[in-house]
Amino acid sequence: MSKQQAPLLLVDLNADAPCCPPLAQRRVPAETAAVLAPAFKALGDPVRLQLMSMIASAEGGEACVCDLTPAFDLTGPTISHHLKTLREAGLVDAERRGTWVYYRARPGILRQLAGLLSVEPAPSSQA
Amino acid sequence: MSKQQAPLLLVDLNADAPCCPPLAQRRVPAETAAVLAPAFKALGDPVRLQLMSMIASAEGGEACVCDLTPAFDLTGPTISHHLKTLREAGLVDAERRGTWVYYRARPGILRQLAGLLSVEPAPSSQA
DNA sequence: CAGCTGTCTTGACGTCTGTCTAAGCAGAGA
DNA sequence: TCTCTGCTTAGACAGACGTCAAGACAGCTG
Repeated sequence: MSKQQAPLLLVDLNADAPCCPPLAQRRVPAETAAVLAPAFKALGDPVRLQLMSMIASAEGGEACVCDLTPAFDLTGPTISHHLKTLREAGLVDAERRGTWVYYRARPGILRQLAGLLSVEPAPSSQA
Repeated sequence: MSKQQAPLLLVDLNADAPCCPPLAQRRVPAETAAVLAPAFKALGDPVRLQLMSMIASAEGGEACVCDLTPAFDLTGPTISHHLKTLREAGLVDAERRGTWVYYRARPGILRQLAGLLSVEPAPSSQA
């Protein structure tokens, strides 16, 4: 597969800045929904949600597949398939280093998703 | 019983308070993932993401099916099916009032999902 | 009561998803 | 070079999902 072309209509998944007002504040346009829904979909599986968490909370911000696989009662290819889904959703990045492959979370899109779901539009309260 | 040491095994989707530390802060347990993943899955469809936004951002906090349906190129039953999915995921509530049915967002679970995805929890470590 | 309107349920159908086994590719080490 | 380990890809299959058409149900209006 060649490198995917940026299919981003309104949302730049690579940006670190929040892109959209909260769900509850303004109606999400169809284009934005089409771009962000796959990310939610990718998190819509318990295995992938745990994988995402294990990667994002790992020491040094990255996790080796060799550490992820034994945490589940699933075969290696199945874990690899889920990681590919997370990768294609833009939620993680993969890098091969020697024999092992390391995955790293992309905080930008996580922030965007969280911002979209946030109910408190302007947390002006004291921190 | 206030929350003490075993908070994360079961998640109360009806609670208004945040339930879980962010994804990136602590590894999500399998039980929590099993409970929250369906909510993300429900948001993983562009139509449902827009429906959710239309309901949550509607005047008075509720939206009539008669207003939701014509916004899409889909048949009534299909919209109804998506609304049922959102309802079963705990994201919205439905209420029949006379001829029409009104849907209302549940901010509690939205807050929980947003909290789970939040990347900047509180940089000031407390312990 | 009869008729009409609005919404939900049922049943069906094609597609997508999650999982596996088997095979292929990339590095490290002897 | 050959071999071993780690990860991904390919192919297959059961089950779930998204969609629609048809019918059922609830409530309003004569």
